[in-house]
Parts: sequence; C-alpha cells; structure tokens
Amino acid sequence: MSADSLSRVFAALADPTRRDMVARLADGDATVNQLAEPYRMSLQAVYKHLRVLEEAGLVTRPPGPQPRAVHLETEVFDRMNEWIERYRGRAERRFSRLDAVLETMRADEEREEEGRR
Amino acid sequence: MSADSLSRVFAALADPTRRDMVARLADGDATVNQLAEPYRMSLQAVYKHLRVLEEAGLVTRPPGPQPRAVHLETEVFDRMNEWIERYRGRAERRFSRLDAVLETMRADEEREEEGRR
DNA sequence: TGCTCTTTAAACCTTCTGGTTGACAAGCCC
DNA sequence: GGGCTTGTCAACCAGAAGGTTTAAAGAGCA
Repeated sequence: MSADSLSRVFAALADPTRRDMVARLADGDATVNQLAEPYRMSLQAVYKHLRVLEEAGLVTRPPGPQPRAVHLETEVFDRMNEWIERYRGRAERRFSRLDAVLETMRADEEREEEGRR
Repeated sequence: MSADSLSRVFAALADPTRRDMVARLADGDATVNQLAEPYRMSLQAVYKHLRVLEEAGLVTRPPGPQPRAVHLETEVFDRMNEWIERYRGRAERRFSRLDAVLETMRADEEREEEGRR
C-alpha cells in the first residue's frame, strides 16, 4: 500500500474497530486499557490499531504519567473533508450544469442562503 | 475485514489509484478504457478497482451502449461527511468546554513534574 | 530494591489486496 | 457469419493486515 498520508487516514478509518476507537475518543481521552476494555482481542492487538491511528495522525499520546492518555486529533478531519468536498463539489457543479431540475434546486438553496444573510 | 458499508467506502478511498479515479470522474463520466489510460496496469486490474468503488457505492455504471460509462455517485460522500462531522464536532465541542479545565490540569501536572526533578 | 503494570517488539498464522496472465462471453460493425 | 473491441471471470502470486502468543524493556509504587 502506498504510504501517502491521505491513504493512511482512509485506511485507518476503514477498520470498524478503529472507527469505534475514534468515536469513543471523541468523547474524551482514554488510557489504552480503557480503550481496549470493550473489545475481545488481546491488548497487543489494540496497540497495533493505536499505532495505525497514530501514524495516520488521527491520534496522539502526549507524554505524561505512565498510563498515557490517548488523544484524538481533529486536524486530520479537515484534510479528509477538504478532499471529499473538492470532488463532491466539482461533480455536483458539473451535474447541475447538465440537469435543469438540480439547477433549480440549487438556485432555491442559494436563494435561501441569500435570505439568511 | 468487516463488510459494513462505511468500511467499504473508506477502504475504497484508501487506495491512491482509486482516489485518482474518483477525482477524474468528478469532472465527468468516462469509459473504462478512458479511465484506465493513464495507469500502467492491466485493464483487468482497473476493473478490479472499479468493482471496489462500485461495491462501496461510489460509482455506478448505468446500462447503455457498449462502451458503458462509469458515473460518480455523490451520495456516499454525504455519509462519510456525516460520520466525520459527528465526531469532529463532538471532540471540538468537548475541547472548547473543557479547554480551561484541562489547561489548568496540565499546568498542575507540569508543576508537579517540575517539583519531582 | 523488587513487584506490578504499561508498552513495545518479534515470530507466526490466516485472510485480504493489488496485481498478473489467460481464457472467454457479449456487442457492434463490415 | 467473422472479426474487432469491450467487458468478465478464474487461477495464481507476493505482500500487507489483523490477529495470536511469547518475551522483554520501562515506569511507578510499596
């Protein structure tokens, strides 16, 4: 697998266990043992998952007292969003150019936004 | 690997070739041959990638005249965004709420460490 | 110091992935 | 029908992924 960073992020989130870890870390930092508790797998396996998340930049483990906390980093989410939005937007803009119905809907949306401003 | 649909989407986008295909399809539908053209890999390999994208719901190939067009579906992007935003939002909200408290705790810890040295 | 808990490392197994080649069915055009 | 291009399928291979067990190094506490 290529090691470019976006690939690492998407690959990290392709595993349901790791997505679950991210989901739980969104509610607060946790120690590895707390993180591992709900899973039926060895602690070492959890460390491996953690390593994947860490290398993807999704998680850090700041130095500290021995049961070191695992902390979710949110910056990476921006990079993912950026990618997604770029192509989604491009595709939808193109589509809307070709489709009258969508064109109308978009116009409505814009009018709505206009109204809010 | 679990076959749940979010996993399939993230896994599909974890490959740079497939992300590139998505990027190009955002600018317009393409036949498989057009899609395959820039890559130095067999046509069969391209089909395999396409199959992965298709099973993730990122791409469809509506029936039609023989060189069938590959079409990018944008709905799936919403599901990804939904996931990302949910946890990003949760984490950032928590962080801003606890910002002051955590900052204090960290400062305390550092002072403690300072004391031990 | 010594004990215990945390963390990392290594070897191994099985399954999945990304690629290959080869064969072959299905449409389209003469 | 015959021959091209388009699209699929299957077998195979090397390497990565996700898990296991075992071992051992670090850190904190009594």
